[in-house]
Amino acid sequence: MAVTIRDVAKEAGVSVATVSRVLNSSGYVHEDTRDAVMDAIKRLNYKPNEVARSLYKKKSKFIGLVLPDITNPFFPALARGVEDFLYREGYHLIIGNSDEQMEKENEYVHGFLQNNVVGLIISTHDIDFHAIKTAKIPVVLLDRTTDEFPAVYADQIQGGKLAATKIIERGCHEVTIIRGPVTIKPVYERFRAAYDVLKKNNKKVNIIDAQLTFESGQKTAKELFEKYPNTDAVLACNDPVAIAILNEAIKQGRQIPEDMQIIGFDNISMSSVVHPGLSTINQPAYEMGLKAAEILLKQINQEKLTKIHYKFPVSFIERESTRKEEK
Amino acid sequence: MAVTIRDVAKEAGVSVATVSRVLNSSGYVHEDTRDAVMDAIKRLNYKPNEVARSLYKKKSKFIGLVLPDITNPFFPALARGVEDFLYREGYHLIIGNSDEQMEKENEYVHGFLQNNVVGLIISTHDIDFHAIKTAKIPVVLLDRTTDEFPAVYADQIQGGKLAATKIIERGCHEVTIIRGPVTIKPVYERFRAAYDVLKKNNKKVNIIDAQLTFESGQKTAKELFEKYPNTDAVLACNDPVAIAILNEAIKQGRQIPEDMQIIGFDNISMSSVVHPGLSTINQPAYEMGLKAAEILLKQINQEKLTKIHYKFPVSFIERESTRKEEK
DNA sequence: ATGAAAGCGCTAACAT
DNA sequence: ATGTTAGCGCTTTCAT
Repeated sequence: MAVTIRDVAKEAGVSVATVSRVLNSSGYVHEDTRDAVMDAIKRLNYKPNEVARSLYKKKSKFIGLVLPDITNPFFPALARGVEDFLYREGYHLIIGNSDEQMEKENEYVHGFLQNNVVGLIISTHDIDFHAIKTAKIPVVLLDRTTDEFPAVYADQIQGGKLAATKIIERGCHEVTIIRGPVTIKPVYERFRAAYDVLKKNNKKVNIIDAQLTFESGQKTAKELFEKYPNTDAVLACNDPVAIAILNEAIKQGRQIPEDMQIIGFDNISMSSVVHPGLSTINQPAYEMGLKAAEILLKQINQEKLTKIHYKFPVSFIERESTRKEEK
Repeated sequence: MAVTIRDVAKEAGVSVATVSRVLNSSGYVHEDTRDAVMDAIKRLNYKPNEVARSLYKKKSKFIGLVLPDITNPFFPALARGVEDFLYREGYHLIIGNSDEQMEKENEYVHGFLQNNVVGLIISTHDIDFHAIKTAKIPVVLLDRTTDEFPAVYADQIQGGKLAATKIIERGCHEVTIIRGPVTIKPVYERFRAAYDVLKKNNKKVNIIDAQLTFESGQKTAKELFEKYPNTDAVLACNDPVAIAILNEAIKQGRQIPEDMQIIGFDNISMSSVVHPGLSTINQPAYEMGLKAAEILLKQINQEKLTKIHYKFPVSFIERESTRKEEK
């Protein structure tokens, strides 16, 4: 139905090989015939079938991205960075939401592989790395790390330390950490780093577990005020949770930051816009996405990577949920 | 490199046709040989090459989704709905962010088409409908409408009316509408419907233009308080903008909802969690995504659609940014 | 500089 | 019930 390379060949009065040559600017082709072919392509509005190309070359223009949940505001920023870079280079992004479930993660990876994706960006763990290795396709881990693969991530340890340090500087006696799932490595790391700093400074610290969603934050907030009513500082595992707690605190009539300070993690765009503004640790998500795409394409194009791990610094963004004047 | 159907055939001591038959459960194949083939497949860990399949059948397992910006919290919910449905049916989602730019929209559509996507879900306008029609591939519009294609969308007119009606019921004298880009149809419709109701009720109404982002909302808020300081009710084009305004109002010391009421649009999950909670018009984004995927697959499977347009009702979600007690 | 033809991995006639 | 083979649309030797 669609117009194929044969049609173009016929229209231009040449062979398909010649058309292919001009398409790929490979081999020799006379200027005149080249022009004739181009003309025919224009006239027929021909677009090469990427599937046929992919089959022959065993290389597609698809990149697979598997992430936990696009609904968590941290990830759209990441994904957007990836997508923007890919778009410029003519690649397409296939997305899979794994919900951190190993089974889904692997199904996505296998599905992507079957479709000749040329590269994988992975923002989730428990991946079937064996399958990836045997497929020998470039991979970059995003927001996660392993020694075995190139990775782009933000410095979680620095982030955790920063949060703890800042909250200590601003004064606190009893801090409650809302810890995310310990199975998620970056989330665990930021927790651990913060916890250690707090302990080293002889602070009383409580731990409450939560998921990474607003909804979980809301539930957790109730638990927080019941179990640890004397908390005067909270370090949340991410911004959605922090915002939920902020909200609940105000509902309960607490003054923020006077009665209680809060620091989040991620710096999603919402955080600047809630009231009071949320102090948080900024992760440069968009830039990380960009970089991940960049080094993935480098690998795809056989370029050597200057390094394997790209650790982005994080920074403390101070808004109204902490006391600016240091104590 | 990878194991192909030939390898399986050899391993099982049959022809490739037989293997293909068991793979597709088409044609006759003896139970015993069937088992032998299955065994071989297991042993070799064979996975069919979807690209080759796609080339022959001219059908892939890919669905293209083009949306304005995954970074706008309304769209991840939509995308997640689409993806969840697709995943269950073994399809994969390719995503493109168009930023409402016609050029990007079309590049995506063409790119997707070249890769044999079997269906398209489109949440943006200015699409090259001609290309889609000649490609003869199923399409569903999501959050947008045209008579020519199946569409899944929420009732914007009802939404606009609802917002206006509720704000009137709750009492107001001068309402300012933050109107989104008039080029985006659903956004324009909700504006228009609200405006008409307000006018019919002889309210004084001001209009300010904004984009659909938090950042734009923040700028707009400043304009709002300068130009229309007597505003006692605002209807925002979407929740991010509404939240930005809420925030700015509080910063300026206004009591919400006493001094000023605000109603948003979308009901993104953040809206329940800011303080005061944002009253808004709920669009069932996730369900809409699910439905769009469902009717797309129906078309792909040659099933007849019982109807072309799936209009979802919206609802008013009342939180603290409006005065509950009717006046 | 150009063409003929093989082949990428698969499916679907068509034979047997 | 199973095998042989053509062909999906393209790229790439290998001839010429």
